[in-house]
Amino acid sequence: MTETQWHEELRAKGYRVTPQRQLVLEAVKELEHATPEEICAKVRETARGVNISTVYRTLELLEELGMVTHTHLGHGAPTYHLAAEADHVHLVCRGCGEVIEVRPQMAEGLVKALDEELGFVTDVRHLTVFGRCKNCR
Amino acid sequence: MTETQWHEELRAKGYRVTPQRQLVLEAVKELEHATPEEICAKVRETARGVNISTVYRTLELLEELGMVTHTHLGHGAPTYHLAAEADHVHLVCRGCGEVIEVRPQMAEGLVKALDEELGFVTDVRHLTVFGRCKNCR
DNA sequence: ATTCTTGCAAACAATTTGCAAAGAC
DNA sequence: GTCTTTGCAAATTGTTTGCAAGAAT
Repeated sequence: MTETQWHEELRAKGYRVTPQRQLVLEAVKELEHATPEEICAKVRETARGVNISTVYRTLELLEELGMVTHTHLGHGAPTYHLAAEADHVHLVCRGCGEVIEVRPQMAEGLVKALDEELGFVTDVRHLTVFGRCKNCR
Repeated sequence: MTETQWHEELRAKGYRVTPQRQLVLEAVKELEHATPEEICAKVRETARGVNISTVYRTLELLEELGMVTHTHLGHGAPTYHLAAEADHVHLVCRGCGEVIEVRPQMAEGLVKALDEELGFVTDVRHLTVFGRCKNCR
């Protein structure tokens, strides 16, 4: 999606294009897997301050527009990333905390089995697998 | 694990057997997938009050002893259940919120692939799959 | 000019911590 | 009697909300 495209999508839905919204989207783009707090910090370091509640409201909006998604990578705050780059399954290592991204096809069997046996449609892009990585097993 | 077995395990590690600890474990046993808050409420309805911070501390202890585990079934508080009964994968429907338990073998392919390709050992019992159930798809 | 958006402070929810009193051993 | 555990209140962390001032259209 181009710069102009989403500006128009915003306007089309009666939303406005504001510096804050652009900055938050930029930060999500650059950081990958960032928490609201981290996004807020990032925006603050580059430009004029953006309030944390604006970050939350903006992320909610961007998610509604389908531009970003979030995942729960553990206990604390959720992490956000661009929807366009979200096509992967997350592995979280309980040992070192590392987050690994793997292609969604890894879960093909699971997805198929759940669909066939239960009619359950899996949202693979939101899947987080906990365990231990090669170095920590 | 029998009543006496875990009493001795507690003592062996220098911990004490208290009514609160027994009550919390009882509640986890009965409730299944309960949040700390729900466990606290359950204990309060049957017996003398137990403070919420004691519930947190006890759950931490029981988890350390390997008697209970927790899962994140969504945004809010985590849910706890007996480790002995935790041998299943959780499905959470985004439509109706229902939580379905399925046998861990459903994820066999994923687990095997992650192990063989990355040396990643999956904790299947902590796996939660988000999506839409038969009725909400 | 109108209507949406922001910042701020306060409310809220989930969890943790310090410490004195109570309880287990 | 000693050392752990509890209760309580206060501190922390993550998130939401009300509302007046400010900005986009």
